[in-house]
Amino acid sequence: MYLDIQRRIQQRFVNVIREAYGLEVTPPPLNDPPSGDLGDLSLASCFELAKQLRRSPKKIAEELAMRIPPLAGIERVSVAGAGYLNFHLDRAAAAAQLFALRTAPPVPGAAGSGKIVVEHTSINPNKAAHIGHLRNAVLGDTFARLLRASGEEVEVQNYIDNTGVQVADVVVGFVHLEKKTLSDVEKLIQDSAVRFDYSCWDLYARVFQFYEEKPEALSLRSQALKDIEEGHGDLAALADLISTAIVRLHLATMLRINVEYDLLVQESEILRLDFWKSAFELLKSTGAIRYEDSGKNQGCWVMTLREAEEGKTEEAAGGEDVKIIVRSNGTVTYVGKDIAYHLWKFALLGKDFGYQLFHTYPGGHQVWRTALEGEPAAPPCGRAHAAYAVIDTRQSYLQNVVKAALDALGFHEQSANLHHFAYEVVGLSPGCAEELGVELTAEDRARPYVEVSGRKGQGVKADDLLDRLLAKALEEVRSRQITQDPQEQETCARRIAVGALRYFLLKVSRRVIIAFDFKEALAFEGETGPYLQYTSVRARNIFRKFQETHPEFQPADLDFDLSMEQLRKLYSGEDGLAFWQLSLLAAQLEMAAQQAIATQEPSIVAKYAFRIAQAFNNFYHRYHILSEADPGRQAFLLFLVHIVERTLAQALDQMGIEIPEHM
RNA sequence: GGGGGUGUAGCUCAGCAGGAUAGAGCAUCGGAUUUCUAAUCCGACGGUCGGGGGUUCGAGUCCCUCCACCCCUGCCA
Repeated sequence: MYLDIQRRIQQRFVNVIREAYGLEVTPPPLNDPPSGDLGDLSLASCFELAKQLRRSPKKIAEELAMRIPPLAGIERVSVAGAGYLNFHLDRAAAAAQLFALRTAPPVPGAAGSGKIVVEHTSINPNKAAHIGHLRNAVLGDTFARLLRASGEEVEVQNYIDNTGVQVADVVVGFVHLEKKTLSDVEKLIQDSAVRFDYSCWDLYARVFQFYEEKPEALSLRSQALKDIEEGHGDLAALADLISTAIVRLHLATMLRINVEYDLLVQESEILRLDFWKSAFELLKSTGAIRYEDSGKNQGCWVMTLREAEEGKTEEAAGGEDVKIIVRSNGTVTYVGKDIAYHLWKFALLGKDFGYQLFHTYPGGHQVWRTALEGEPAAPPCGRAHAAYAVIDTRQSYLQNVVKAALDALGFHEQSANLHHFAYEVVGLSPGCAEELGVELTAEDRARPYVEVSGRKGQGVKADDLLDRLLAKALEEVRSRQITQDPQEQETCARRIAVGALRYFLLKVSRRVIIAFDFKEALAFEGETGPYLQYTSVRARNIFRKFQETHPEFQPADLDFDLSMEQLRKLYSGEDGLAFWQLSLLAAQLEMAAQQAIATQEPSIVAKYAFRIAQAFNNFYHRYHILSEADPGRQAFLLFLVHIVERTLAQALDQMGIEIPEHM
């Protein structure tokens, strides 16, 4: 609705400029006027036009203010300042439209532009997840939700590197340090007294210590890796056992924060179904990669990155940007496998996986996993029109290699539709690191954050953080005596804990490094998830209370109680501007969501949700609704609450944050 | 060396394709509720938008340059 009005204004402006002055202009950006009484949308284009037309901006603005109307949804156009053109919306009409929009449930799958694959999480299946993984999952999940809310068809994939070195390391640990057999490990996995992913976390650190003390042990790793890649023998069986168990635990951890997946793509199938082989043939036959028969990369297949179109002088010749795709020993690098994976994502490989049902979530949603042989009931996977890969920014170089490979193969459209959703890492504040027992130098202590090493077993485990959040939320819930029912306390605390965490990770731009700190992450006041949830609960409480005296009342029916005349009267009365500004803000959800998608920046929706919650809380204090004596005005206030409550609920849903019954 | 990112209030961060008086949260201080629950609201304090040039009617935003910090630039992933 708001977006439609914006487009109409832009279109009309372009047309009027053409008719009046014979000039062709591009659709101008619309701004927010500095204060609400000046108007709702603003154009500064007259300053620009002043030069070409050799007339004062104010004169032009005044002329345009006459020429532009009538325009659907716009009540009037005014001129302010030295030549700003301000548009005043028809408040009553816009509000009625918004009410209808917010009341009707959104329609899924309406965009119809083709499937979008969002790949996120993609944790090495060899140990427990940490906070950095939570950031990845929350960003990816929120982005997928945003796309779905805007009508896109989305498939969420989680790439499982079950044949990589990290799994091999843990295999080495179990075999050579723990002296455990396959069935020992199996028992360990079954044992509910131990947390398997936590013991792998510690074991992984011990393996690195082992390598340091005995560098010759690195041959054990290569041997394990080779066996795992080839997929036969005890080590391969052990790797499969471990990685599958860890994946199940990762899925359980992510489910705690409302993250689910559609498909797990395993590297083992990329290898065993010869996806790489096909991709290799394709790369060779098109000349995208070449064989080096001399030089430092002798015996390797490499790809040259030509990022600079032209103008690159000879001075840069020494450092030609070359990436090795196949090593001199014939094995393929990670990027090579990623190229194969992405060719499959866009259905460019001429091959497909088999799929087997891996898990059914409590809500009934299914997650499938790639397999050598599939089940007939499997859904169609892949075949993406566009793909987003949520991967931390340190891998930007490698992601560019994948994109460049698609280009080199001539798949320019797919390359353009492949997006590296890059986000910054999560470090620890120096205080937090020391709290966890990490030794710091004086230099470290002066830094805004420190990066800790997973190889040393350092870091904050996802489940530990969640447990702490949950404990604190439970304490708060109990102390406030919201409910006596332990089950309900638990549910409420869980929603608050998850809300706090997800909002904490979403509110900042993906481009900033988060210096993790327990105090900030555990905050429930100010700009936090619980603040937003509390705001929703407050709005709902008004309806709940109102229904005690009006059992028939349904918020969705409010538009029957209010005529356009009443709306007009209330929006132009004494408090009209305050009411209108709240309504206008509520109308901007779609704009915020669209912007978040376009810029791959979910924080835009988070910030938006906070703004509207703040505006509502202010409104809540200024206007007491249940004690309002005038029934017409009361109905109107309830109408406003409904609009805001629905808007906030949708925004929270897009962020994967649930609203507690009581707070 | 090359590529990328960041630099805005004491701290953590917004600032949307340049636009009207630089904004939040936290922290500090001071207020508000016999009311739809104070996980709230209002106010105060606090800023040479890293430095310097330039483009423009107008620059935190665009260009150039310098400075600081971080990441990448592996036959690891």
